[in-house]
Amino acid sequence: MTSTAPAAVTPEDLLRGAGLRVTAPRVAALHAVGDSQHATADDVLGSVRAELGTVSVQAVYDVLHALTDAALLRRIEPAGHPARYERRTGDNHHHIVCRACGAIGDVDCSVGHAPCLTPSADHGFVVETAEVTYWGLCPDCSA
Amino acid sequence: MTSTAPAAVTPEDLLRGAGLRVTAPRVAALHAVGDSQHATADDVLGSVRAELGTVSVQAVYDVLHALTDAALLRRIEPAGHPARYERRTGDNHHHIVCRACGAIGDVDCSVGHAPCLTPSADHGFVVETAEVTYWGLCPDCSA
DNA sequence: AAGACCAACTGGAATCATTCCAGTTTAGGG
DNA sequence: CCCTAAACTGGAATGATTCCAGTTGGTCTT
Repeated sequence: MTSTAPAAVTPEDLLRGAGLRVTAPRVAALHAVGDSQHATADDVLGSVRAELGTVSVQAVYDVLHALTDAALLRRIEPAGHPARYERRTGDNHHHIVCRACGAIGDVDCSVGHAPCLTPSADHGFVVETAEVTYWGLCPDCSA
Repeated sequence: MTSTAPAAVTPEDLLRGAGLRVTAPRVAALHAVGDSQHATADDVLGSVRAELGTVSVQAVYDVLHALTDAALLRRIEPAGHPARYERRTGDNHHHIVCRACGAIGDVDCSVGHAPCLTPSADHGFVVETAEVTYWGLCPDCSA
């Protein structure tokens, strides 16, 4: 045990790696989204304020946009619910949403690859991504 | 040619068949959604007013909800865009949305059945439906 | 054909998530 | 250490949709 134990990648490292300035609201937002999976902008606002004191609504939206653009966060927008953010990016996984309470769970692609990414008829559209959303009831709500 | 030529199913028939009252706004809304595929509530409001004169915003939303609940219409809610309505219901087809202009096209399920309907891990959720949305550029916007 | 009842419609105000704006602060390269 | 673009503040505005209380009008009953 000399100089092993590579420290976990910190929010600061992530920001710098993405060429973004390291600011308190951004670090706090990354913490917030990491802690509560699938947090809404409002959740993040709450967590960030709890950590830092006064932070404007706009700052949180700006931060979430910047981090989403930099691919440090992924935005999920289930129909009828406010947007949610998660730190699992890059792998194309999907989501299951509870019709009753809006709870969200991660779901790995059931087929694993191409099939659900290639529409049968594309009407001349250039297809970039495919997004799958499962709807149902979460364990709590189905009881 | 005696009594053949079964008249096309009219909006009035559809409404009665679903146990709904036949009213002018409802009939006009069914026409509107039939004419322009994937119409927004605002599009429908425009068409209905053009046909009937004064109709309240609320009436259109009420009508669209009633028709959606009765499965005479299907609601599509692409992230970042207002809801759209279509008359193709029952078959589980999907949609492709243009990132630039929001145009929507219909896409039949590429695999045809179960694969994309069965998540690999469901976290104890009771899965009811799977929804696939393709994102890309429409022919106009990719030019 | 007339009455009655409840679903449907009117119009206006409210909500919610998100964005726009103009001015101030601050991270971090020179 | 200073400067400038990038970030943040706070307040007003937006757009889609819903809530509310009161009125109208299909349709079922007689």
